[in-house]
Amino acid sequence: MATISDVAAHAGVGLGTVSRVLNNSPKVSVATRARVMAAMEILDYRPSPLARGLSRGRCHTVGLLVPLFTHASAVERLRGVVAALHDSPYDLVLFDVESPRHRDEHFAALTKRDRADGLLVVSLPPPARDLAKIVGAGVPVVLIDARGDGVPMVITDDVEGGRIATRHLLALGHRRIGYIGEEPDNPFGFTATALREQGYVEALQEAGLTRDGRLVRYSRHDRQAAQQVASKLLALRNRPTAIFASSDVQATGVLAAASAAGLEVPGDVSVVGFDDIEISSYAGLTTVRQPLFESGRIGAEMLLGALDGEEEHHAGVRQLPLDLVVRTTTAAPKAA
Amino acid sequence: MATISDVAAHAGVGLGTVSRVLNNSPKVSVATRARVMAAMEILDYRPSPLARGLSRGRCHTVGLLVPLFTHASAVERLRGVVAALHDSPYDLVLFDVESPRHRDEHFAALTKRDRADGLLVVSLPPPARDLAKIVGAGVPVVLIDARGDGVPMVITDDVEGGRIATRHLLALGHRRIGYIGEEPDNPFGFTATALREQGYVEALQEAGLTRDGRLVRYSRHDRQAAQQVASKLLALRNRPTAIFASSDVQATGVLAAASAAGLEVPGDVSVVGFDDIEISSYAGLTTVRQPLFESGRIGAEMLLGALDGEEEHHAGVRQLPLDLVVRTTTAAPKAA
DNA sequence: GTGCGGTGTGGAACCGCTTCCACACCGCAG
DNA sequence: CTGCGGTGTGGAAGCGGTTCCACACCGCAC
Repeated sequence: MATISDVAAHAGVGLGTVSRVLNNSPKVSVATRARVMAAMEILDYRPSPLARGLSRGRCHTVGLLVPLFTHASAVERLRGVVAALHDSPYDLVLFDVESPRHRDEHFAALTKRDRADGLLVVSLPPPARDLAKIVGAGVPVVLIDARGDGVPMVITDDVEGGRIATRHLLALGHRRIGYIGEEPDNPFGFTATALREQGYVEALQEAGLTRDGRLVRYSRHDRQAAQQVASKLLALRNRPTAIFASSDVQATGVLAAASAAGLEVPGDVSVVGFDDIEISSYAGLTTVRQPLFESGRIGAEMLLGALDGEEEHHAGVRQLPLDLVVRTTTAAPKAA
Repeated sequence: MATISDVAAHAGVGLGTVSRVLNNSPKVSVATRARVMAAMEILDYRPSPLARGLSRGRCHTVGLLVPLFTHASAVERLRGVVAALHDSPYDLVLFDVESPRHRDEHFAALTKRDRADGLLVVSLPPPARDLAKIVGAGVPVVLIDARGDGVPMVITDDVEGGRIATRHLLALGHRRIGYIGEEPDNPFGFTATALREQGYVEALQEAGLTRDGRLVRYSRHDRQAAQQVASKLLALRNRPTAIFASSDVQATGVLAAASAAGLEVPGDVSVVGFDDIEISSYAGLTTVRQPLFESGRIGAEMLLGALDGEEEHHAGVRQLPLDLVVRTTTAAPKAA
């Protein structure tokens, strides 16, 4: 493989000049530049990103930290990130986080611009100390669907989302409304599910109702687990007439449970989800839509801005809207 | 940030020794090793991957080339890759390919071990010249769902898959079987869809039938496009009693078209897909299952093996099985 | 003719690591 | 006591770029 000095020799110039051509420095005469470019062409020269990175102290790479890459919502966000990075000179390195230990390792390793020039963190609240260290090291960070002190983030109002879903059911006339979410305590410190539950409770209270512990259940974030839990809910003597699931994946579990129990949706039970992943439109699921793809795209753009403008990069917070998408899984309860 | 010579100074040893400790060289006395490790600990030292990469000529990174990252099947393969790379020391860099020009740029840039030590290519038949160049440069390549000369690959028998789907419909008694695939000519040179069509035709011939051009339609690989095309097929005076779609995404479009036309599935029309993506089990779609996740995992493992064993790495071909998964979208045709 | 600022250019130093060669020091055989 | 192989160790050279300083050369004003 040709190196910069091969090119220099071939063009009959010094290496500094070749480097200047590479970096579009204005202080190279037209004639020289042409000679150098010709030499590059002939030798099929490509600069080494590694060497360039080492000497410049940046590696034209953006790191993406995603927990539980198996979630459909994470994938949709990833797509947005990929789209935004597409025309940028940055490569995307994927760090999958499966456990808190994993997360800590990655955060520790990313405190230098050596592995990534900037960091995108999805859904993962970074431990404050790690975050401070990374920011202190001058590595720009943008959080997507997570909160942290003093860093830009792309978020939604999960409490409001919970309210939106629940108010919709209330407006249809439901009074016994179940909730299925994820365990509020979790090793990563995810908060979305707890906040959505809070919104659910608040909306109930607005309507003069109180949270009924028997109607609130937790399950892992997958269809099977949600189905199991939902089955129990639907088997209650006085079963809810509607269920709000804190994610679409879980909502599909509720649909499966209803179907298994011989219940009609929305005739016997209404179901609302959260996210609006691809599967939801297919299933006709009423849901609270959050702009997943957009969140990734916008987060990546914010990071690029920070990487570019450098200094003028301050902690902006971008809140994305939530919308109720009414499809065919919600209706007024049957007259009892 | 601490460098190797900071550590050396702190431990009172030479840099060579620190490097030897880093690389687990046996020729370091126990006492010295302990002193060095202590110094690293105190200084919170982390070696620079960039510098290490530059000096060793490898960058502990695996590149993944994925076209049209929007496809569900590509994502599922990506998951397999991520899983396999998880315990390896390699980082994953994602290269999204949106156009042939893009593809060529990436291939050209990847001919050095400078950007990636090894390459995973998904569904993208590499131009022979580029491939030869990369292999010639000593960069191991594994193709997933694509074929190329002299490189290891993970593939399935798409022709057989087409036969499986079609035979299933024939066995149920269907005689007028439509096919919806993607345009056989495409800028990337994808072959899967054409091969599946070939299997479809072969199976028809086995049954003494011939391909009827009016029953064969092409659409883009998305639900809406497939739905449009399927609608036309279903509007034929003598419409097919079954449709084989060359991907599940398109099959869901067929289901939508049937529903829009007021036709029952499988009563009025049977539908078979291909892939078995997540949505398919949800939709109850009968389909030809290919192990997507596994293909990614196995491909990545093959690459790791090649990266590891280096020399003994020769072109193995791993063919993954296809299975018919019968769900609820296929049945015998109504007696006319 | 001399002095001066500006413009291109060459190349050394450096980024942080690996690798290899040189060498000090050891015990042991002759 | 000398010579010799083996074991740890130090540090220079090199990986392929960037950056900065020095400098040659130019035209121009004086």
